[in-house]
Amino acid sequence: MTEPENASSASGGSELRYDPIADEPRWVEAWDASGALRADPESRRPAYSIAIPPPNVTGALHMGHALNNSIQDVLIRSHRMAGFETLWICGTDHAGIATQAQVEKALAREGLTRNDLGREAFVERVWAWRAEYGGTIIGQLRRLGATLDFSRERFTLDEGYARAVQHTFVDLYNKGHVYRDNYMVNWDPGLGSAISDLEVEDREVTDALVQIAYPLADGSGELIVATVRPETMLGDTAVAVHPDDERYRHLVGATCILPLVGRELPIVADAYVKPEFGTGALKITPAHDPNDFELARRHDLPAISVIGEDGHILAAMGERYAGLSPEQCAERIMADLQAEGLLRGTESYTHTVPFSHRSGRRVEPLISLQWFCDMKRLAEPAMAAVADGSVTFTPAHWSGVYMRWMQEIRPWCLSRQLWWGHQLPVWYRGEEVFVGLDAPQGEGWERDPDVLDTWFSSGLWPFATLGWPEPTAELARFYPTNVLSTARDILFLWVARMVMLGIEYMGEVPFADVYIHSVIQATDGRRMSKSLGTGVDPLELIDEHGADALRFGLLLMSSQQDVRFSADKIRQGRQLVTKIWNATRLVITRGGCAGATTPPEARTVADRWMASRVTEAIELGAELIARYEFSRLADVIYHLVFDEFCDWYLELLKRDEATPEVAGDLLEQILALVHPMMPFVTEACWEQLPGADGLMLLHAPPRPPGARDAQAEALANTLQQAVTAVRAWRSRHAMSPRTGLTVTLDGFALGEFAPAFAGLANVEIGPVADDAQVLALEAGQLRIVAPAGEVDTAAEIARLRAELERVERELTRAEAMLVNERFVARAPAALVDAEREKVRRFSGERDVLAEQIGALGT
RNA sequence: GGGCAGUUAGCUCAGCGGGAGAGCACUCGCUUCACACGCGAGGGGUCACUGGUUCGAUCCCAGUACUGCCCA
Repeated sequence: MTEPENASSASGGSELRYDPIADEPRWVEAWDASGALRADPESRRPAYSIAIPPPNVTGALHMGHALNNSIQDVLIRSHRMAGFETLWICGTDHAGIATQAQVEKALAREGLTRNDLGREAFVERVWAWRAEYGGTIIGQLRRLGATLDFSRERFTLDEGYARAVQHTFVDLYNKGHVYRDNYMVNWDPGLGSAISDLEVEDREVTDALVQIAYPLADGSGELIVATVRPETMLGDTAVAVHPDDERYRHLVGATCILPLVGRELPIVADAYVKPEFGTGALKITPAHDPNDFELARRHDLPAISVIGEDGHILAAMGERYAGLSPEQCAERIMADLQAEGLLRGTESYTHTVPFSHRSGRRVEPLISLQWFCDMKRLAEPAMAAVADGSVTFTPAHWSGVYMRWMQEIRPWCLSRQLWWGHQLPVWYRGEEVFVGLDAPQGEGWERDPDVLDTWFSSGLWPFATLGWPEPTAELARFYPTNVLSTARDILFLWVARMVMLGIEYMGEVPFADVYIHSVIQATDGRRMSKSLGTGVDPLELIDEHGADALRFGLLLMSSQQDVRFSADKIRQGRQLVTKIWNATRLVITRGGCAGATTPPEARTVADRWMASRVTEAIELGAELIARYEFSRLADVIYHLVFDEFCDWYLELLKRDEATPEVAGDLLEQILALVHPMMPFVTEACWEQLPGADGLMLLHAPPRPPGARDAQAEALANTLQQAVTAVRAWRSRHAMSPRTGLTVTLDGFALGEFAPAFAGLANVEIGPVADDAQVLALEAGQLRIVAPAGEVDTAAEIARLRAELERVERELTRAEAMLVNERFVARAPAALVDAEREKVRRFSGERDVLAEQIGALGT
């Protein structure tokens, strides 16, 4: 373990502000060099582990990463300090589509396509790209202060990891979950690949709904169908009507003729058809519509493909249409129908249409031979794990979202027509199919060119990163992980699949807790968007305010729901950094030091009060971390530092009402409490404090510096009331804080705080004449005498009248409650008593106020 | 179309059955020997709307309106 040698001048003790830009990098180095980030599976301490949601290797740090990794770092640091053997699993995801697209874009600038290079050269090119740029985001996480175990960085295409992926695929195949089938997939014509349901987004589109006449085969008339995709009629294999539809009942079982093609189509009855849509007669194109596909399976209808994987009309459709784009084909078909007199009308129709989340192109549903995984059986135990509490969600309502999706789970299309990724461990020879870890023996086998959906490999992340399927020490020690922290948008893509695969292969859920954090939206309330320019770059915020300020601000603004980005909160973090820095300077100047033990009798009431407050904050802080309430943790810390430690305790220390050794100890505990959230400035302060030993990173958890002390807290409350009352009085009279006053305290139990009161309020305590002004407070009365001419009687009367009004309002309210017999009879007795007490107190205050107003008015 | 969140001070958000909170912004005062990224004192809200439950509703229930998200 090493400690940085000298504080840079930027953070030297005499500076008024901490300089994060100059100082933060050396702490990143120091933490790394300490060796504490590297988890030791042999240690005897209890384990605490988190698997980072692996960022895309192509990615750059965005606001979601910044928040999520701040959260995880708070958890990891607090558990590390508390004596756990912590492992924060580090790594990146190969992100098949995103990465391949990035490299293809670079190739395009050279006028090349991936096909020009060929598969092998292209994949080499991607690896080269990864070697050059793949470390970017990990470096950015370091800047954030994330104490990942960088020594165990994994990549989802690493050799060992790839072996785990292949192993899983082969095993699922052998168990019968993975199969190959001709099935309707979401074809992305931009990408030239199938994509999963989860990569599709529906958008509203206005299309023309055209009505086309299909002549009945017996010549007795025609059936009019409505469609937004006339080009797919070439692949129609039936017309369907609703079984209860009186208009068409007599036609069920008859046939009609497909215009332009001449094929005879059966007319079938199916409850899927909505009688009120269009004409109530639906053309059925099983090869290009998921609903038609299902209907065709029910009625045993053939499927005829019209559009190919290149997005164009297939040659089999005949010369007139082959090779056209769907749009061109639709136009030509409309013209041809017009020529034959079969068009029966057109209307505008708005409906939702699938688009590819990846390429932005309209998804072409088509039938394709792909590899699928049947999820039903894997989902059963994954649902049970949530139902029996083995996995819990925070906030809790996400478990409902998870359950609903699991209940309606559908087969997962695993194959992607890409080159970058885990190539399927599948070989074909004629009709033969071989699935195995190694290529089959014999001649003539050809490997399936497709790769696996990236999320298939990500699903193994919590255990494949630990060396699975080898029985490693890491796996034994750190699986299952303790918590997964993530945004909600990958709940299905990733979280659900990790649970399923974790149970399947490890026999245990991959994490006990799932914490779903806020999405930080742009200030317009929508998702931050690069194209709209509403994104905010967390790295720029680090440059401007420092990583501590960013971390604190993000945690403070986070919530149980989505929140809008607030630059103010980052600034608040910055101010807290400065405050802690300056508080440390003061404590040092006053002789405070770390590790000092002060005998209890040497402690002043101020010491006991502040120790009590710090103890409460430490206890509350631990609870809040356990409950994942980071926003409240930030709030508690902010108020402890500003409103209690600095505004009152340090002011008392300056007046020798507190003990320097105690101040040093209290500061040490506060730094330890704050460290997980603001690691940099706490290290820098800790380093300055005389007696400090080692890194704050390795410090013990904050130790409650004293017992809760109700008496000291009550005294401090009285002190604050009295001081605030005098300050407010001065302010009302437009009097300088320096103007001396003489004050008599009646009924105030200030105890040892009496001299502190005189100092903080800048008054002399002494006897005053009968005509002094009187301030009635909860804790007692203050009688004040000011130098002649300084008193603003009118202002004081105005204030007293307002106060009187308020007290009378409260009094009326309390009295009204007590007059209500049902309240007295049914409300808890303690509450009724409290109202009686209020009546007593408020009437007393009212009388005093009335008397004061009378006295001033004369 | 179904579901889930949300609507509280000018802004961003906490709170959640018994006297409305924070930060920022705003007003006034302060070069107080740690800090002007500071200190002190203030102003500001029919807690979306309509009903219901209750002795009592910002909080629970139902409905309405609007906003966002998810799934079809």
